[in-house]
Amino acid sequence: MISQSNIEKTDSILSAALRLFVKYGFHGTPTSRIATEAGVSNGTLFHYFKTKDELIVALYIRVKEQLNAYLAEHQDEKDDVRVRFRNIFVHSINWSLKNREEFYFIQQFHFSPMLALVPADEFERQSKIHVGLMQEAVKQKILKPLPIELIATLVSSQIYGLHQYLVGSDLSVGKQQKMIEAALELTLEMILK
Amino acid sequence: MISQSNIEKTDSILSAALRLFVKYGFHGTPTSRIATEAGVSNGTLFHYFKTKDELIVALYIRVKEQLNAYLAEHQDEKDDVRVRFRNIFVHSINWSLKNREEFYFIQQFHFSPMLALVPADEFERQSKIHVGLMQEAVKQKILKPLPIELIATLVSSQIYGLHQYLVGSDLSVGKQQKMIEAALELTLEMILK
DNA sequence: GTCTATATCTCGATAGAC
DNA sequence: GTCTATCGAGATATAGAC
Repeated sequence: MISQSNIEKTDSILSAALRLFVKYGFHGTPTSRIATEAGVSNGTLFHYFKTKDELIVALYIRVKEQLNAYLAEHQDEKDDVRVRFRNIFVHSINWSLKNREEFYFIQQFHFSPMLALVPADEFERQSKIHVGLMQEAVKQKILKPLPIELIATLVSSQIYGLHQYLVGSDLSVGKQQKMIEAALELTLEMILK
Repeated sequence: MISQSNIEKTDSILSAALRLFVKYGFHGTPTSRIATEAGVSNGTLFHYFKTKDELIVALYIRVKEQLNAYLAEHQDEKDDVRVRFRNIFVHSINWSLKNREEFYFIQQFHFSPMLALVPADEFERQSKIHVGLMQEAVKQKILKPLPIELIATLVSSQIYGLHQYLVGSDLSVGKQQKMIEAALELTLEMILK
């Protein structure tokens, strides 16, 4: 039995799709090509995903779940808020560097009409880790007096920006860690009283 | 003579394309629809743009030129570097709010395979204003000791993040200006010694 | 569940009259 | 330069045998 299980099949379809979408865009990637590279037939692909759009959205949800699972692993609610903040920041960047295609795909998806196809409650589910931390920080009154949505958005942007810089410049692992620490300090100074 | 001149025609083609791309994506927008909404025939569209890709890239270059022209208007090299920095930041945000489709399109384009089709020297042309300011800031040694590429990227990210927040929340013009000022201060603190 | 074969459609791009 | 008409390619999605 070399043949794949069902889960493995949807997995290899989504993995192939991810690789191709990042390289050629949603448009430039025919479902037939996804099927071929996943090692299944065209008909099988449409057995697991009713439409191409459904496949794209499912991929987005899966990628976000992977990111959130990674962050949850490195998050302990018993830690000090500053430590928890640091962990989210640093591990978000680490994940983004270890999973560049996935991270690119998230942004590609965000700036596409596909975003409107995601069920509303999915976004809530995804942001639990961040919301929890923000609420705790508000409770402890350690944030500057600004809307928390603004603070959250600016922190996200810092992560995107830092990621972009690190991918563009080709630093050694050591220098990279120094830069991450430096950017983290800037970010903390920016949002903390 | 109600008929349009050539320039007006490429203009209305690009304007229609912008509106449609933002709404339906590059994929979801047929050239036929662009032509119809621009008030020209399909054949005419392909007279002015050899391919659809060429049209998309031309639109990107035009939009970036509009942004840069706007920033150049509000930039005076005789001003103090901090003032110039402030002007770029504030007017970038102002432009992004007055030209939301254009600003969205820039980001949509950046996260698409189309980015690779832009001639390399085009990016240099586009970044002259920012590079000039950064060089002056380096010369005057007012920046924190970090790679200037990192600083530039983080500042851009702040602008994207602030834009996203302002578009999402529905503030009065007055509150909006307060937020812009606040974010500018955070950004300055972040990068200046 | 998986495959092959194919229906159906739409799109980008061209040809050629005016 | 602009239009109408259309070609040919390639896309999504389905049908039906196994």
